[in-house]
Amino acid sequence: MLLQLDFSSDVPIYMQIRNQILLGIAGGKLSPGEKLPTVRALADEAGVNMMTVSKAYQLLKQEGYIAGERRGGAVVIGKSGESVFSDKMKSALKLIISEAKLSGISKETFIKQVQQMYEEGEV
Amino acid sequence: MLLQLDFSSDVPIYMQIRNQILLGIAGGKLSPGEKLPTVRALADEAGVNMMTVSKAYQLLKQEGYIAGERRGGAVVIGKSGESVFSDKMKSALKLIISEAKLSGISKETFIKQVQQMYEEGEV
DNA sequence: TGTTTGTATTAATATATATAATACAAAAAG
DNA sequence: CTTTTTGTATTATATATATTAATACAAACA
Repeated sequence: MLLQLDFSSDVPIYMQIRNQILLGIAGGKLSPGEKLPTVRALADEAGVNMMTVSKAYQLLKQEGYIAGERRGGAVVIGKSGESVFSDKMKSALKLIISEAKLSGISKETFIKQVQQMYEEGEV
Repeated sequence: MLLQLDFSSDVPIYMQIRNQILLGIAGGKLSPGEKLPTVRALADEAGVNMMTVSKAYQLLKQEGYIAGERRGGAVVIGKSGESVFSDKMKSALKLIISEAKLSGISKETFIKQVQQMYEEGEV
């Protein structure tokens, strides 16, 4: 699990870790059942505090993307949801679409990009 | 311009204002050439500080969505970009798509949602 | 002239983020 | 059983951001 952290970003480090693990799962780089590093190991590797990684793991557990084990890191779960758009997802998507529209990106171009990204990283 | 602010949200107020104006423009509720309220008027209406609205306006100006006038609020601009996906847009889109995939939302369902949102609010 | 406007500054406060040090119960390893 | 590892919690500290408040000021308008 290689993390690329940007310490000058406005996105908190724990959120960057959470996002990259989520992307790793969705992209197939992290498979269901696979064990994640311990918080201490990942913290050392990334050069951040133990609690920062712990916070990311707790968030991922709360969201259902990984399962906590009392020992030995955490385990990746496959699909978690019920095939439903959450309000959070809808509002985030709506915002991106609005920005795209105002950037002059056509519906067709936008959908092509979505298709490509969705298919990317399939096993 | 009716603003719906959530003061308990983790999204800063100035960003909520920025987002809602952006959504208003993309959705056709705010037309190019239309004048936005003065920072003081909008601040009073929303119950926030003058500088918070000013910060939102400055951000929107910097992004090219509105144009500043030395007096009398600001003016809505139409399309601003060059029909190109920014890196920021791409990473945000990729994150949403990943979340959708892990929620069990199919590519077809996702694209239908995108289409609907893109067409929504057309004049 | 007098008022309105966007912006700037300063100060104060609150919250969030991250680190550091320490602690502790649970689980694994020996 | 003893030791070590692990995830989590606590406390303290430092830093950054967000928001409000009060004030100021030049530019534009009436």
